[in-house]
Amino acid sequence: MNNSLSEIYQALFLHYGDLQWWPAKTPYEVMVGAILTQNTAWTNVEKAIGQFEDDLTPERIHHLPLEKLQDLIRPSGFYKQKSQYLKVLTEWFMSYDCDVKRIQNLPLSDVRKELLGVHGVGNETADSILLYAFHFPTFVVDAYTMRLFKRYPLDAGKTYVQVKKFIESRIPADVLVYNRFHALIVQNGKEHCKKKALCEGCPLEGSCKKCFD
DNA sequence: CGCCAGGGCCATA
DNA sequence: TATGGCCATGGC
Repeated sequence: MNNSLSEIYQALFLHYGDLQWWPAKTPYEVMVGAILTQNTAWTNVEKAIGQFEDDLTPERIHHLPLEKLQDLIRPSGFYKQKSQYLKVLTEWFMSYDCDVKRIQNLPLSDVRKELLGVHGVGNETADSILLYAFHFPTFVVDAYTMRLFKRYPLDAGKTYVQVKKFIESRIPADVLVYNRFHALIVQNGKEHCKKKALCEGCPLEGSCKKCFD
C-alpha cells in the first residue's frame, strides 16, 4: 500500500495508535449495535443494549412483542423503525441457524447482497456486520470517511461504493487493518472532522484541503 | 435553546 | 444519480 492513501493511515496510526472496534460480546450483539447506532450517538446505543441485561439473543428478540422491544431500545432513538429492522435482521440470522461459521463459508459478495436485501440494512450497516460480526475483509465507509475524502486532496469518488472500492483497491484486504483504519478515521473525525472542521492539532493538518461540507 | 450523532427509507425529478 | 423530508433520544 504505497500510495497517498496509506499516508493518511500512517499519519493517523502514528498519532492515535492501534485502535480497535467493535465493543460487543457476541456477533449478534454487533448486529444489533449496527442497527441501533444508525445516525445515533454510541452512548445512546449503550443505554439501549444495557436494557437487555446480558440477555441479548436472537431467540429473545424473535419472541419479544414489538412494543416490548421498542421499550427496551427507546434510548437509541428511531425506536419504531429500529424495532422492525431488528426483527427482520434477526429472521435473516435465524435462517442460517444463527451459525456464524456457516455464513463465513459463503462468498463475501453474496452475504453482502443478502444483507442489503434486509429492510433497514444499508451499505454501512451491512459492511459493519460483515467486518465486525463475521470478520469479512470489507471496508466500512461512514459519514466521517465521506467527509474526510471531501476535504482531502484525493479523488476517492462521490458515492459510498466508489469510496469503498477506492480504499479496498489500494489497501490489501485484511480484517485487522480495515478494522483499525476505520476506527482511526472515526476517532480523528470526532476530534477534527465533524460538520464544523476543527483542524487545529489534526494529524492531517497541512495536507487536508480544509474545505467545508 | 439549538446542534448533532458510527443511516436508511421513500418520494421526487 | 442525487437531493430532501422523515424518523427520536440524549449529551453538550
